[in-house]
Amino acid sequence: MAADALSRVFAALADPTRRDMVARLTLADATVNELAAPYDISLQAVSKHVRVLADAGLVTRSRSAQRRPVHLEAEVFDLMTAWLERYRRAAEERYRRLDDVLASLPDDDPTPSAGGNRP
Amino acid sequence: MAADALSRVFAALADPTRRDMVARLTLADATVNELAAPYDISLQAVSKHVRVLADAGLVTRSRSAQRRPVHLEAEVFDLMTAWLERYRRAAEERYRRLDDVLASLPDDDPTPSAGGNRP
DNA sequence: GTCGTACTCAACCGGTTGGTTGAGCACGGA
DNA sequence: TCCGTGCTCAACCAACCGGTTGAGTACGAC
Repeated sequence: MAADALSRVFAALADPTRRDMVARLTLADATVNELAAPYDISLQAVSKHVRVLADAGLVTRSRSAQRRPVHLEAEVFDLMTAWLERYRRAAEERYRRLDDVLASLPDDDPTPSAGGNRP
Repeated sequence: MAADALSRVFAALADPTRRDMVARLTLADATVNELAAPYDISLQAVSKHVRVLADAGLVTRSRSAQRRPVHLEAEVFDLMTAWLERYRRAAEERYRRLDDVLASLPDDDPTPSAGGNRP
């Protein structure tokens, strides 16, 4: 099971509907009803999606009257950014090291598909 | 279904075993056998994990003799970073803007949801 | 050829997920 | 006090996921 925090966050964002919700929540807090409006699924399904986001720490709930507005939490993004940045940098460094190796070789590299061109 | 690229990437990284594989692949390419070594699961299961990573575009395969080394691709990290950074920044900006709003708002009713839009 | 190594494909299994419907709770307003 | 609105809980279902085992393929070595 995806017990750890990072797994829950990644899993939560693996669903396009939930990513769309997150995108809209960056603009303003919203109720479950408001969140549900654009989608062709039941309110209960939306409620479940919100719960997944909340369990991942991506959003928090409050209560004002009958409404329970959903609020996006920015902090969890930092967690992901930290993980991503760490390995992205490592991967790129390794890639750069490969350039060194290739540069020291006599032949050239006529395959643009594999590498892309990283200046 | 999670057909789009971003969903596949997030889903692939939602598994701690696969994240660990990615972490180790930042150090060096590895074969399926090498990748499988630390884990207490079958080789076939590891092979499946590698396939998920490959389908997400996180790794590529090649063939040298019987070996099919797995190579980490850095480009997909850029895709995630772009998504993340976009919404992280938006969320933080909104947080900052909240101060402004609270300072300037007297009173307001911006959500007439009960009255009009219930299809 | 035959063998060993390094995988992959296929079928299966239990648990999780995304969706449904129906019932029920919490709260404010008439 | 009852009603309507907003939301959640519970049960169910089909599909998917991570794992297994067993068989099969690709390739180099002998």
